Amino acid sequence: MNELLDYFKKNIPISLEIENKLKGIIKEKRLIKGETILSDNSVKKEHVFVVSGCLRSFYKTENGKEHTIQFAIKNWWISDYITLYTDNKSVISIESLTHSKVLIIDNSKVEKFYKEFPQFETIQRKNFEKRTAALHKRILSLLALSATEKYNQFIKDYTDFEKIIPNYQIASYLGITPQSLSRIRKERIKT
Amino acid sequence: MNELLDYFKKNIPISLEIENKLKGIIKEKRLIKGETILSDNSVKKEHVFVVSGCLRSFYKTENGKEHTIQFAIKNWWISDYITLYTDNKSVISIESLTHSKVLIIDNSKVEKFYKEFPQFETIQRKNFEKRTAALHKRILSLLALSATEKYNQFIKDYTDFEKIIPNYQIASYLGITPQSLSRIRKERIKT
DNA sequence: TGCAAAAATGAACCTATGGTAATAAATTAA
DNA sequence: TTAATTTATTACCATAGGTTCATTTTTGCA
Repeated sequence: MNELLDYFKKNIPISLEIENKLKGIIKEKRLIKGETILSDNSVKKEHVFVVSGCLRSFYKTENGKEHTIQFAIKNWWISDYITLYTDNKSVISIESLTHSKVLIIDNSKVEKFYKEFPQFETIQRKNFEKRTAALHKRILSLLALSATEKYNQFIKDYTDFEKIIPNYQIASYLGITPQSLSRIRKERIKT
Repeated sequence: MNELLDYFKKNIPISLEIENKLKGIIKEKRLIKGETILSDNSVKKEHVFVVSGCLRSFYKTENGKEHTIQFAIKNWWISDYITLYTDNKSVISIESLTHSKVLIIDNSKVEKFYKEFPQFETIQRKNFEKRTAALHKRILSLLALSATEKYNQFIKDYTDFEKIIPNYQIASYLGITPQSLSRIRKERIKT
């Protein structure tokens, strides 16, 4: 809870009034490794803020293949953004890769909050700006880079938590098979 | 100009004051086919609104390969979102695929506008929501779909202007070669 | 209208990455 | 600590899609 307040306080002053209102709409949740919050076919429109630990969102195809959309650690937001922002039914799951603590906020509450305290809408708008740039970069990598190049970039961009994440999930984030990633890792060691 | 006003009026009432302020910050520009607005290495932080015609943004590698990030027609926004929202120097170009008319707004002016008229920040926030969902969908397609599946989806999603866009650019949007796309198109006709 | 340039297709060949399966290593649970 | 389970590696074959280069078709403009 305080982690999120600190997160906001980096941007704007938080009055006691706001603080209390925020506390009223936030659900705190502890997750064990492997636990799933939002899962496939749910229709919950929720924002998830990571206080500690590491989570990921992914899509699972009919034939069981997983495709990782996002990883998130401390102070990151993660959600099923397709369900959150469209009327599509959910195809995304979010699972915890470690013990972790998250804060969950219902989107309808968020909407009201924007109206009441427009300064939060500004924070959110700026977040969107950063994320939009990041998503465009991701698309560019997926379009333009080879498997090896994508992996190198991943290592560079995610140094912080690359070690926490199992390789098969990194592979699924890069759009390659675990076997392929293993091959690449072998080559890297050589040189 | 009026096209953009109409676009906004779908969401909020536009007073004469706002209308005039808007007119003050918008540059109108006509483009001929093949003309480039934002190009590689520019540092302009600009929003582009398409009034008529069709544009695309793309990244060109050192060895001359193009990777299309986005297409845009009437009433769409297009920009180099990486330059716009980070401090990275631009690697993206935006070119016009047809004769077209666009409105260009400097990002610094947009920022001021949000402050002065918060209702525009709300519009923008909602735009971001829709776009975020779309970008996530795009990433999912790139991760999970075969070349053929991506093409089928493209045809479905972009029926409106699929015909305007040359196949080699569609290929570069899907992350495949023109030859590959040609192969796929041949197969489609069969069945 | 006709010709140059651009785009699309086609065919032959190649390679990066996928699929499968078996083994080994590491992690978890009991 | 050991057994069970999950993850990573390896090897070998298969294939989707890339590469190259030639040909046809379309487009644009003089």
